[in-house]
Amino acid sequence: MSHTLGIRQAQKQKTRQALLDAALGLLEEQSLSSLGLREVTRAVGVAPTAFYRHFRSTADLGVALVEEALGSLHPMIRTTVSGTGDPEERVARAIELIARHVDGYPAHVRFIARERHGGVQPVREAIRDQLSRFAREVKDELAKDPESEGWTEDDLLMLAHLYVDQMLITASLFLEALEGPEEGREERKREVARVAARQMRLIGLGRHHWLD
Amino acid sequence: MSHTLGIRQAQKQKTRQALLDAALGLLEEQSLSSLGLREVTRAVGVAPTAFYRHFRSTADLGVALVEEALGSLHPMIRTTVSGTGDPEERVARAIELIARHVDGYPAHVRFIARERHGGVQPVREAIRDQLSRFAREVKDELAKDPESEGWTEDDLLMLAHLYVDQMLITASLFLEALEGPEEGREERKREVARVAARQMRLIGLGRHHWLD
DNA sequence: CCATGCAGTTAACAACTGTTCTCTGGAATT
DNA sequence: AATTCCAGAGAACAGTTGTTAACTGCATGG
Repeated sequence: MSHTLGIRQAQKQKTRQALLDAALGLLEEQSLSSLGLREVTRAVGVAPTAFYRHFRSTADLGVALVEEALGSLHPMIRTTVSGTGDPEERVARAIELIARHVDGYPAHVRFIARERHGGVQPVREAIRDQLSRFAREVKDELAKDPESEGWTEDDLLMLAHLYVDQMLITASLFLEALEGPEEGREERKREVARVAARQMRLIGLGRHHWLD
Repeated sequence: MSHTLGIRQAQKQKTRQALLDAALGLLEEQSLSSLGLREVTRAVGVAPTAFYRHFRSTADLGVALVEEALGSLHPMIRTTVSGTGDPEERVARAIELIARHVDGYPAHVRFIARERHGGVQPVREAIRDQLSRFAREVKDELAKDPESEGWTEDDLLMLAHLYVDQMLITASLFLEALEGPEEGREERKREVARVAARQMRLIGLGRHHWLD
């Protein structure tokens, strides 16, 4: 179904991706609101004016980065929440998945955590929308669970938001563990996983007794 | 005990405070990493070089803002967690307190939420330290509760962190509710309070059944 | 009362920013 | 084969930035 792009469009997308990659790199030590367009083009090796062929502004680029960072994550979320096995094992599996994602895409995770409450409104909104989508998807998945019998839609959604926020906090903690020196990094990661697992377990307990 | 400052020191502190206030205002629509020193001095009405008499850099000013925003909050935290009454009422009281704080100091709350994962390392660290202090204080307060009998220190601390993070999320949501148009603002705030209360209640349930 | 200290000023610097306009070379279309 | 299109280059713009140096005037301490 995918129509092969012409040489022209292919080259354009390549530069566009290079701009996104360079920006993501530069954003490891600053916020989007201080990211300059010239800074990005310099890092890529193109003229400043080339930027305008792809984005209206750095805020616009930021919105594109949100799509890149979160857009492809929806299938993963679904499979994380659902799945079989005893609760303890499911929690461990979910946290392991988060840890792997942070390991694989640390810059994306950092970007989302940073700009979720950052200084650029359109980007904040884009992230909020994506996270709301996540919450709704988690809710739908929770609804299938036999444990959710008797739950209102409203209560399921509030639990889903709790889970999503908790995932983000955990991801951010894994990132911090990654940031320090190599020495003891694995241990720091294990400690984060340990605490996160117990928090998830406690939330799971609250869920179990919700209808009492 | 407080020694009356000389005219000189008093005037200095006054400009210093003016710089902090102006910065906090400017930070409502951008992040600290893009805040310029000239921008701040211009807003206050002093020469750019005057800035250096008070702060080494905008990052340094940011650290001072963390102290201002969170330093005076410790007594409040303690009384929020402790206190008597049935659980339902305590939850409602805690959320009411958060709502009031956000109403009274929206710029401070925004600053903390924004810079907690922001682009300026020393500021992130300062916030992390303060929040860790909060968590330890909450833990100490939880330890006094009869419900905490049989809990390990470790488990109490993980619960405390859960509470602190939850408070921050709730505060940030109240802030969002405040940001839109006047129309329906009260309703948005009530909705935030409603969801937050149920999440706190669920966590409280998990806490109650932790030792099962 | 006089000398010192120091908060804030003034002026100047090189470097940087976003944005506009004009141009070019090669892919795409006819 | 001739024409159109368009991603990217180049140069120039006015305005901004952080930092330095030398200054001024006034509160302070001897």
